[in-house]
Amino acid sequence: MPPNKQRNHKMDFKNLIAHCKEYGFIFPSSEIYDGLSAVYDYGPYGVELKNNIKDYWWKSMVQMHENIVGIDAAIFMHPKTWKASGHVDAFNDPLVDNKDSKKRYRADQLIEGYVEKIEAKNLKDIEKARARFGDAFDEAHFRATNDRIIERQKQIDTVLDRLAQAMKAGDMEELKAMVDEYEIVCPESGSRNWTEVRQFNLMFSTQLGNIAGEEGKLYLRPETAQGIFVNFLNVQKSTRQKIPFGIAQIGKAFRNEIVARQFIFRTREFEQMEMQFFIRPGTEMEWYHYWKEARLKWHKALGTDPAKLRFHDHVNLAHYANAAVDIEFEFPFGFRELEGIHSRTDFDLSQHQELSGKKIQYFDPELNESYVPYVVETSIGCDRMFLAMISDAIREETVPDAEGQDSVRTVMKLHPVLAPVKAAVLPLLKNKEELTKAAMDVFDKLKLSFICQYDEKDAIGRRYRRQDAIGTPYCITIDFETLENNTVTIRERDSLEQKRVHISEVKQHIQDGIAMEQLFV
RNA sequence: GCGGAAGUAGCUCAUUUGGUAGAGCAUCAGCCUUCCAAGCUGAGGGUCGCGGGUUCGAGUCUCGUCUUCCGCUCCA
Repeated sequence: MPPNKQRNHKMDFKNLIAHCKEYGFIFPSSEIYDGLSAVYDYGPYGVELKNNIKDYWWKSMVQMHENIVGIDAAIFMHPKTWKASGHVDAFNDPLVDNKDSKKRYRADQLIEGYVEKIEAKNLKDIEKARARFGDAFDEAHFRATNDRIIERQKQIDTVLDRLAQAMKAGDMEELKAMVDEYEIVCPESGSRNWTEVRQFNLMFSTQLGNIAGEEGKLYLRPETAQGIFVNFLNVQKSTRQKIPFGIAQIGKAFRNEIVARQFIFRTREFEQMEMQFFIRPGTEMEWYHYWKEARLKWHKALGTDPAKLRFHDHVNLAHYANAAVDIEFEFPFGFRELEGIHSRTDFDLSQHQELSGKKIQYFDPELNESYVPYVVETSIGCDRMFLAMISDAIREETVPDAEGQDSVRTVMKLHPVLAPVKAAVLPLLKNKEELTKAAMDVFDKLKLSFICQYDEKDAIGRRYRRQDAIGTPYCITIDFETLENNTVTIRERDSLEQKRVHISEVKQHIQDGIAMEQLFV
């Protein structure tokens, strides 16, 4: 690469992580005790950036939609919540690895697959018999009298019974014994070289004191959505919302991931920004597409490189969905899911209705009937959004130094709305009291409106670079001309251009640059 | 979980065949500085990830352990 050419270096992932730590964005958790795997703390600039992301999301949902309201439900919920949501069953898997193919399977599914094979043989015999006897064929009678089928059915019943008991008891050894006994092979490698069956519970459990037995067991929520669903009636009645309407929530969720990796991309404790939109059944595709486009627009408004954003349709749908799409972002390690938009049907509300015994329905005056609303969900990982913004913004640039020679600057080109520090106030020299005093005056005024920094240490160029490294969009410099006519220079982070403006206009200038309104037009 | 790499100052790294740790930047104090990093003087800061072993002697060799990073599957 020619040395004098302007260039943008994409920072590698390792450097990005180092930068996040060095400049107070993200620290490894409990570092003085050797760290805690895949847990991270947000530092002084990290928490500002994260709060700004949350603020943008919240305003775009709650403030910009008169039919979306927010809640903040607790992390602890009644244990039945997770029975209803399907998490107790779906998040509680007996897993077994095949040592040859390195593939991981659910042991119960392997055993069920074995049962299906036996049943397939029965069906084959039944079809043969049907062909032989024609219209006179009575399947029930055939099943009850044919020796081979009776024998196989007995076998099936035994296996299923054993499986049910083992699953109920959480007996992993029994499951392993079954896999061995029935000589179940890996569909991939065809081998029977299995590891032990181990139980992976994806939900964190804890206990509520002073309650005996099973009742005392609680889960930390694995998603915030259920806090919204169980409050559907409370919110709808107290705010008199009419369908369609939405409920938004930002909060922590916890999943005991088997492997947590890639910095803050996949962590066991994470923050979600979820909005559940309640609609009339039959209109779900219309709203699904509406939110799909609305959410992509939200991302693009931040000036994120459009080439790094794309949709990815789900082929295999989760148990609760009838349509699902991801918004993927190109992280330093490739395109990964950043946000999900799911058409959840009436699965969740119906489940809660059934398990709670409470009627969870909405009376639609236009149709003059009651129904369980359908739901379209938008769910974005806050930490993932943070990582997306950091990795999109950070770069190493070659810019001219004082002598016009090449020098490297590390700059975070965050959208000013998201920038942790909005402005830095810098006296040109620190050993001239007139300058430092004038600068302090400007700083004291600006700090009433924005997160600002005052810095007088080191040469002015170095101070600019320090602000570039944390993404501060504006640097206000107080020089000797300030003392004469009350003007200062405002240096813009991305263009490096300086404008001279009157002190009385500085606040408005910054205000215009960081205003969230610009993202909503 | 399996395979590969690595852990030395706040950061980036050095310490040649084992002889009880250094540099640059950063930090702090002072001097100097009229707009885009690296001016001068001085100071503080390290149980060389942790534990065991070999050795007169281990940052260096060996074993274990922990942590992190990079690949393989699901999720926000």
